Amino acid sequence: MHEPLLKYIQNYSATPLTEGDMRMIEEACIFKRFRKRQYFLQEGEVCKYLAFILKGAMRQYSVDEKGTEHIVYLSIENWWAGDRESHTMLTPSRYFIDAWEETDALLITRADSIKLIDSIPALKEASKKMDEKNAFALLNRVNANISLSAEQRYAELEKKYPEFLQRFPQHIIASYLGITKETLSRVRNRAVKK
Amino acid sequence: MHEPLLKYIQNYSATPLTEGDMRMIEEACIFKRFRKRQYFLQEGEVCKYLAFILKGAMRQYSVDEKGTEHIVYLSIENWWAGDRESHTMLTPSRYFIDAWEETDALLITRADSIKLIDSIPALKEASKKMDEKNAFALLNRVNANISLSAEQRYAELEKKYPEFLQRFPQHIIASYLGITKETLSRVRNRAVKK
DNA sequence: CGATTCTTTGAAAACAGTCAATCTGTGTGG
DNA sequence: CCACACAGATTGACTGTTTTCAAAGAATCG
Repeated sequence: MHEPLLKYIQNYSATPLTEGDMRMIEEACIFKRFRKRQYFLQEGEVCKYLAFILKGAMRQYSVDEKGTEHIVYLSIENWWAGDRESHTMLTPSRYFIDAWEETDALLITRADSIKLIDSIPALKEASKKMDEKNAFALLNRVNANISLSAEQRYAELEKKYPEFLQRFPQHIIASYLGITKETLSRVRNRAVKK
Repeated sequence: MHEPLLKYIQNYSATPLTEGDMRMIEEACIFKRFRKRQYFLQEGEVCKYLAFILKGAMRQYSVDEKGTEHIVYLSIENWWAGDRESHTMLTPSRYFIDAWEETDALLITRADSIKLIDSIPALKEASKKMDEKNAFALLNRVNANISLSAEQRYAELEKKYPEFLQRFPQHIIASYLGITKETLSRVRNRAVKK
């Protein structure tokens, strides 16, 4: 059950994991199955766990005064879900995270992840790389948001994360891009005609 | 000359810096003065250094096909400048970074920062916290970009980084917010009338 | 003072959002 | 197997916001 996570860590690290490392990691992981639309985190809560997704898909979003959802993050198999700011700073989150599909995940508490990262060099390395990658992706997204048109942003997403387009309906993708579902529909129709 | 950087590190770390630590840090730092509009990094180059700003202000921006600049980052005293992705991955940057004002900075190479972070626990801690803070701020900005109107984004910037409004002209602020200078001018006039 | 940079304003055009209606496909229960 | 409900996608007409372009007004600096 834990193999995907172990593989994932190995993938990000030059140092191999020892048998002991693996056992420690397995012991810290809590398996949890989420039903469709079940919340992993609600606004105002502290994000106690980070979730490594084994199967399924989750979305992280804020909700504005009008009740509109704005999706900041989409995660599928072999990705993490969780509000890192809330999880690290122990502050109440401004986001909701829920399962878009039925989702199996491994949950890890902050205390355990600190402990593991401190005692497993391979994990320390992997964790650092993941954080870096995450930050790079975020700056990229900021740049896309301020410099590209809706059409260009969609094209970029299509190239960068084609899985998302298979996996999530268009109104979710639209929200991720910061536009309405109607605008996305029109953008796509225009693109087809070219 | 290095005090601001040492203070900055102490500020982010519970562990105190030893005399030896400080000497190592000072030795790794290269002082450089940038004239107004002088480039620290140009598109296509690898970002060899990170810069800690002692005095002055820098901006990081991409340039689109039309030649329009889109500002992804503004840095002033006691902030860092540099394209972290390029610096870490040694890949060509898609950004320009230049000095908006005459700027004094301490430059550190990737090799030196790795060496220092590995050998100075206080710095390792500080560096981790800085990276986290940076990532949190970026997700926030993504959320603001997809969920807030131009007016709300300006209000948020005003509250969060009031120094910026003193320091940079409006067309720079507008670009940072992802709008045109004309729109920002009108947004501000409307806000005053309330 | 003159030059440059920055800010504001106006009018038109492009773009995106809203609301309501329709269309499509999927899956459920009778 | 059909009828129906439901979620998703599309379309049209309308509204509102933002951009664009051009011009003119401040402000700043040598």
